[in-house]
Amino acid sequence: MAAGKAEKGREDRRVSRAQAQREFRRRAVLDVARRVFSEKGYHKTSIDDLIESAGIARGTFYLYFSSKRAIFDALLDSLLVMLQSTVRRIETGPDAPPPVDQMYAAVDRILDTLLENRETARILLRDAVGIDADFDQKLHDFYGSLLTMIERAIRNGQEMGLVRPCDPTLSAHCVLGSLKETVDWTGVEVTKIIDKPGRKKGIDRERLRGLGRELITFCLQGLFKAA
Amino acid sequence: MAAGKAEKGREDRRVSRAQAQREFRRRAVLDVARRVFSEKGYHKTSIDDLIESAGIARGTFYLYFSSKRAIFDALLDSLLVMLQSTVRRIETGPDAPPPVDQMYAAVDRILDTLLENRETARILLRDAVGIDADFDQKLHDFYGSLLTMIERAIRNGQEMGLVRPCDPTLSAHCVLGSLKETVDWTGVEVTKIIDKPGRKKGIDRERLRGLGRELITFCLQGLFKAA
Amino acid sequence: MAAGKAEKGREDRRVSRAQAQREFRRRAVLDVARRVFSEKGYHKTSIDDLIESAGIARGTFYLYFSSKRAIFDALLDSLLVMLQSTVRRIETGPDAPPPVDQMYAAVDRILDTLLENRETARILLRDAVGIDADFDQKLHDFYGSLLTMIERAIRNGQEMGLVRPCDPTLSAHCVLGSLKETVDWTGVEVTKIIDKPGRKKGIDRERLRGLGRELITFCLQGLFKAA
Amino acid sequence: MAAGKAEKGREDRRVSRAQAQREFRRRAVLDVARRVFSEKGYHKTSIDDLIESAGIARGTFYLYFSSKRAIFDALLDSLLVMLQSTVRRIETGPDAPPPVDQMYAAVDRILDTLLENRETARILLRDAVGIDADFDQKLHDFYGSLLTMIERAIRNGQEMGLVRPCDPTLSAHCVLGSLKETVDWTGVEVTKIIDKPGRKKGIDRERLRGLGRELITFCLQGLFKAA
DNA sequence: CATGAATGAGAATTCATTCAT
DNA sequence: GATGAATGAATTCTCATTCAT
Repeated sequence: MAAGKAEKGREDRRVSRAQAQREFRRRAVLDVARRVFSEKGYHKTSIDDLIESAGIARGTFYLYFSSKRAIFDALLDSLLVMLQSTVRRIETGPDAPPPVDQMYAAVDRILDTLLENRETARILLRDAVGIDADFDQKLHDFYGSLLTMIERAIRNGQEMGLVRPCDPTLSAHCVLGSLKETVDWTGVEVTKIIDKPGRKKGIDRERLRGLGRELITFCLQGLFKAA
Repeated sequence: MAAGKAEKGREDRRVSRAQAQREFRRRAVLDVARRVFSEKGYHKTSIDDLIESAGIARGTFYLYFSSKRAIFDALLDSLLVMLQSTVRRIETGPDAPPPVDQMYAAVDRILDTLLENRETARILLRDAVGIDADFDQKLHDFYGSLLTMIERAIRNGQEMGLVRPCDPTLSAHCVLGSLKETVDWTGVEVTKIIDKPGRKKGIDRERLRGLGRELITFCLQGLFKAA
Repeated sequence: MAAGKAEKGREDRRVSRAQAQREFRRRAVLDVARRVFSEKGYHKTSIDDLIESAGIARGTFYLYFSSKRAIFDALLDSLLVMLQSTVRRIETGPDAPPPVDQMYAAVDRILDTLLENRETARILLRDAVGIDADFDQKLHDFYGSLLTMIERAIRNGQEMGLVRPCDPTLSAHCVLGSLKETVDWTGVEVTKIIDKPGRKKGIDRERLRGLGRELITFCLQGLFKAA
Repeated sequence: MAAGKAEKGREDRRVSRAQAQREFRRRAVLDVARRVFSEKGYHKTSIDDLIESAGIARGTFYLYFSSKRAIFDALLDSLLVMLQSTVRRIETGPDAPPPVDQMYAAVDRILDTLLENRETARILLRDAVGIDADFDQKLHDFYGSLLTMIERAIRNGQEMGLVRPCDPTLSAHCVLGSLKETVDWTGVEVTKIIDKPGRKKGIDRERLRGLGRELITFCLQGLFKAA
């Protein structure tokens, strides 16, 4: 009541430390959930699995997440948001960098993001469909926006005479499919290679850059007019 | 016990008619399950949904299939077998038709098969992962054999100087990804267009052929050396 | 398919026997639930208690009732309906029997009904409030209709010069309260007396009639003008 | 340890201030609990509801009350004690005031007490049954003592020739029932009327006196010999 | 063969209470 | 004293599978 500045400050610090603590715990649970979900899949993962792996009590879980669905959501949302922002950064202005360079950069960024979030990406690709109607819609929207973006780029390219005549929608799907499959593959297979003890979860960016180049080349040479 | 030939024959006929009857029922249930699974997804489909749609009793279901998992298996196995055989028919012999022609033909056949089994294909693409370890292995093997095949074709093409230098594994994944995404898209989006009353589930082969050409072109022009 | 009349008939019989069986089981569960609820109260009764007492499996319970709330509902609804119809039978027509006689008869019927359903009545009086908003509303409506009826009777009596000047609403509450308390008392205390082995759940109608007379006399002599 | 008189005194003062503080807090929580319980009912009220409304921490609650059950107990106990003392004050001595006058006064006091504790009374009437065996016993005892008292009064009245021949036990239940129902009704319905902003929780004693008179008249004219 | 009532292991979620800070 | 994060027993409900008729 009669608290002076000092008291207020101390209280604030206490509160913010508690908040930090809370965020820390929440993240710890999220990290565990990410691992477990990516290993067992959403449906075969029970709350029991989660709390056992996290070493917390049943009730504690619900202190941080309102439901199994909610933690799954939290997991994927963060990735989707990251990807959206990654993708959005493609500029279409007049004095923007050459589109091709931007594509390379964009794919690099996307692959970086996905590879840095390999487990979540795997969950996204393998488990996210069929959770429930809301989530399906969210995914549909996400992929839809991606496809729209790619398709628009293709149409632009066609207008600029850079891209050969083709069905832009189908081609966009091919690009997306190539990307998805590459990610799934790298996320699973590459992981086996690069996640070795000693390597400390570091990602082989060298190799990744190479794969990115290849992926883009695969797509572009199908879209570009033959020289 | 004391059955004469005639009796035996009659019994055989009875047995075989019973067998045919059994097969007929089984198929009917499979057909229903295919539809329901493709509409609701594996996890959201209950045995109740299945038997209600099929108009059979709970116990009857288990006369034909040993479990929910088993009918799902049966559904996808038939498609996988079909696809395997479709794909296998690519000849690599000395006096086989030109490889490019074969590719076109193969993709045509694959797309035909997949589109004729749109519902199952959709299940395969959306629900098949995460059922259980055995199934995951089966899928892994299936896609693995597909990838191996594509990769081998790419390597062959490289040796023959038809395919530009590239990472054959990654490229194979791109091809597979393009194929998957195209099928998923056509399975969902195109279905809305072509499954109209009056059209009676006929498939628009014309359009399909076009999409197949586009898909192949997308892939090939990424693989071929620029002319 | 090619079933003749006989077959049809047999099937019908089978179906109706199954239905009867089902109804029989359902009733058995209801009977058990009535007993358990009346002994332990709604909140302290778990589904576990119910199924253990009924000697059925957890799933079986949900075959007959969709929820704990639902079986409680079923229990009380039947009583409420019974009471409503019992009460409704009071005629107010021109050449109906004298109102006083009808009152006696009505109270007799109500007490009979309640005493024959002692356990349910006890549940109604002790547990029904606070289950949920819907149920509270249902109870409120039920008692409301009862009160309205009593109040109307009082007003009529006043107009006919039979009932002394008084606040009809408060008086109606007193009548209802007297009735409730009597039922609660008889339901609990009397039960101890009359439910003895050997007596076979028979109800001491003699005593009951006496209590009914007393109750009515209590109320009426408070409402009648002093002679 | 080595505390002198002065120190002791100061400490005492400190202690007693702390005690007062404690009592103050405790009362504040009780007040909140009374309101919440009366609004939502015992079972639908969670500790969360209580501490949130009281603006205290979870642990703090348990510093003042050992359990949810305990605070409920405390709430009702105070009312029960109040009522007991209110009722007890009926004198049966030789030169006591005329019994009828005492009844009027007693009912007035009871109604005053109950109406002044409308919320608690409502809890008593609606939620108190079915909490647990101990509490049921306590209630049973309370109402039992009330009934005994009423019954004794009736018997006295009969001996004095004031009360008509009747079953004293049943009649006592009717009196109690009338009282309960009146209180429940006034607690709910009247509250809507008299708890208006501006009136500041004042109770319409005028109207209340009227209801008391009516209630007594209802009961007495049923008990008195017809004039 | 066909049936569908019965089963019970499991799943998610709640909430009164405790205890380290 | 005060706090609120942590706890875990208890509870309701689901649903794939079995089995007597």
